[in-house]
Amino acid sequence: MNSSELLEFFKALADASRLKIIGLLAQETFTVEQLATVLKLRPSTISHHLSRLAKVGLVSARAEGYYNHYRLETAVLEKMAHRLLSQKTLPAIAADVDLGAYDRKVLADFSTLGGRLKTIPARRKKLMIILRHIIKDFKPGIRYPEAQVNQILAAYHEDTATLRRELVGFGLLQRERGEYWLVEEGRSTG
Amino acid sequence: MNSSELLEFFKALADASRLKIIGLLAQETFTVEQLATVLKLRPSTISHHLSRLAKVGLVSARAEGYYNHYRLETAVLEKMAHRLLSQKTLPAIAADVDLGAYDRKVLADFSTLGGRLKTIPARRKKLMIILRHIIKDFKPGIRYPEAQVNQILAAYHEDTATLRRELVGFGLLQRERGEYWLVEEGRSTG
DNA sequence: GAATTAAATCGACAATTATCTAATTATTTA
DNA sequence: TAAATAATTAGATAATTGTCGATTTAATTC
Repeated sequence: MNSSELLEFFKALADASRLKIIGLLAQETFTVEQLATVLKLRPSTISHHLSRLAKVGLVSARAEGYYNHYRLETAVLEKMAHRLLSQKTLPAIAADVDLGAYDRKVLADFSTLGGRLKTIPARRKKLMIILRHIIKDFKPGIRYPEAQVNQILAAYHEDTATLRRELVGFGLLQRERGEYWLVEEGRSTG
Repeated sequence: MNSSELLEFFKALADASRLKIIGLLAQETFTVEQLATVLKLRPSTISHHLSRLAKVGLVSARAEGYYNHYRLETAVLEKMAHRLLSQKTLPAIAADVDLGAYDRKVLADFSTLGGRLKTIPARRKKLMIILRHIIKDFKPGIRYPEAQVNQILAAYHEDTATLRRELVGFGLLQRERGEYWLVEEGRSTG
């Protein structure tokens, strides 16, 4: 299931005339001329709508002389409804979306060209993004004395005390007896 | 379920940007700003899309400070998918459509102002409509001699023999020993 | 209290598309 | 074979709407 197929499917149903056509074809087959008369539209307009519906497989035609009897493909409609109910379909729509773009934007907004912080974000959500970036400078399994922590943080902002405190507060860094170390991923210290 | 509600629902989903929003919200909540960054659109555009989605109940917002955290209302989506699977939903869409319009048009096309037939339709589908109109002149339970049948049919067309034969052929009139009578509705003579 | 920020609203513009008329194709009737 | 009919296609127009920039509102930070 391509996400653009899904879009075309919804676009096919997102028109009052086409919805009425679907409703009529749900009851019996119709020719273009019949639909045109009943819906008070020109045959060419009906043809246009039917071709859009046919493109996504919702209707099909059976030729009989120069008549085209159109019928609703209920199986296609049902399959689509089931797809909507599936837990996998929706997230897949946004699979190609670059989720990291927001983090990069926040990082860029608060950073100078040299990679230092212009200010420390006030909003916790953005602060978290910044801190998760800074924490990459710390290696797992190593115990850092406070002086060394400050040295690392000074590369980002002069207010190393605030950065240090927030890193601990957000649960990214752990502290004991004046030493700091990286909290292992997936674990929380409570 | 109003049919215009159904239309609005499909229209809400019939846009690439809104589908992506739905896909993202299926994974976690997002703020307007986040969505704008990730989808590379202006916040005002995102606001517009979210309000359309909210109008049909597909998303809802939880205010937190001046942030609005939007979330997907999966229950609404599921309910709609189930509606689509229901046998009653689709025919109901076309409930207000005047199905008799086609019959009236065919009748009008082949009739003079005086109610006589200009020609006898060659197409069986249209002939059937004409015959079903003419048959109303026959009362149930009465046996008509051929002369009287011809007299009734002569009001429509001079070629009474053809009309008579087609009425029998289409199973509307029954014949035996030179007498004709109305075939009871719902019964077939094979 | 002043400045900042997220979100919503408004007005304008551009792109899409539903609908029509006219022309074309394919099939049937006379 | 010629005339008629159902359907499709092509071209044109009008309406809808997705997107943007600018403004406004509401909440937060300094």
